Amino acid sequence: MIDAEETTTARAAPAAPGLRELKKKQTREAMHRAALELVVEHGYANVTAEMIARRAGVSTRTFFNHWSTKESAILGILTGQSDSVVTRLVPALEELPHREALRQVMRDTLAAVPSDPELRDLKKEVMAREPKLHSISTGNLHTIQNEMVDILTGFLEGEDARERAFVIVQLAFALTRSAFAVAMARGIELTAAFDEVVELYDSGRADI
Amino acid sequence: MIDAEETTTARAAPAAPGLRELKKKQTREAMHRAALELVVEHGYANVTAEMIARRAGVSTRTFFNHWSTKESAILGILTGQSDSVVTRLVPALEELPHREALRQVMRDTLAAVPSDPELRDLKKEVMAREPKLHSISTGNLHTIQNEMVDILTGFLEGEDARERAFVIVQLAFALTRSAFAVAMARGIELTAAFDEVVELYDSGRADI
DNA sequence: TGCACTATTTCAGTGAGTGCAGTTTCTGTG
DNA sequence: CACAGAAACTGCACTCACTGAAATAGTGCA
Repeated sequence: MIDAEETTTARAAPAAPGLRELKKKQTREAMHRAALELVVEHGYANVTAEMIARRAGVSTRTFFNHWSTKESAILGILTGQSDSVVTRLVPALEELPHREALRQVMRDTLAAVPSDPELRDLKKEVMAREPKLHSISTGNLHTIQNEMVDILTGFLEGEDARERAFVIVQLAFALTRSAFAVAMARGIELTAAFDEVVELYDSGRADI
Repeated sequence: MIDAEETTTARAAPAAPGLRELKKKQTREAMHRAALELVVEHGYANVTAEMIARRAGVSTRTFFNHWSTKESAILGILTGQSDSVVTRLVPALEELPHREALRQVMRDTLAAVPSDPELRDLKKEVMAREPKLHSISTGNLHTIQNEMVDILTGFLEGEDARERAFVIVQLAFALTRSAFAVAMARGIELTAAFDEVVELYDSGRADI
């Protein structure tokens, strides 16, 4: 909610990022990088939010204005970024089978997560050092998941629509989480990782 | 680790539960019930661990000796209970295809979670009141998930064994999480909910 | 230059979860 | 029944993630 995409008075093409935007972006990158570095240096458990903030040159409060969680700063998942998932889901469901709609929305969302090539090696190190980060915690995704279930339920038929929706969303997030882990571990793009995971899933080689 | 199953000097048939065991069980039930009641009364966010402990008549410290998380007390997931998942996985994988092995182990684990019929209505109320609890957070499951991935990787072949294992485990947990939510929302047994979810999954009606 | 808007900061606070040291409560044994 | 050893329970002090409110600084624009 905090970090909703600015409209910069125009709807598309944000031609002039503006000094403000630029600074914000820099600050974020600084925090993200600091988080990664510190985890490599000291290990996840020994890194505090304050340490990250300090290294990035901001106050602790500012840190939490950008990232809703210590973990999210490491993963680079911005607060509010996920709003778009929900917004995009309705139109997608209107013109595609739910299977494709969900996949597309999740993929697009991953595409929107900025991924600095410079940080890839750092991320690999993080993943090598911290198995705890392999599976991203559900954390603040609760809200989105529930909203997605609500929306999807409306598009499904039958008595058990809600349950089906719930399971589907859970599975979708399982794939997304996997994509995150794979992307970080291998240093590849999130979307590429997502495609790979989906391919594994579809081929039945990751069957359950 | 704390709450590993006691052997009571004999291997099978725990004939004499003993006073100690009994009290422990009672205390746990009291905490679990208190947690549920308080959430219904005040909402998840407004319930503190201290409140639960106080109502159950134990110290806060004792509360955290039994439950690793406030959330786990509400859900009734005991600390250390999950060790058995890992223990059971190896033998299961040795005699079954991994698909069946994983399903069986997850199901058995759910079967081991005590579910008091008295609490079912309470749980329904909790689920109705708290959408946040619909999807159980990954929380302290990190460790188990990673161990499961390690084990499963050993049983798979090919270059991408680890990735496949990772996706499979993620999916397995997605189903398990769903089962939890369904069980609480509908007031049915965890295993029944699990079977139902798996049925949805297998039938392709919860496809993704 | 001055005004509106927003990011940042400072401050004070809540509450989860942990380690430790000490005490109580049970259980098996002689 | 007494007693030693093991669990479980407790109190305490502490760390740290995260939040709300109010003050402040920095930008973009007229």
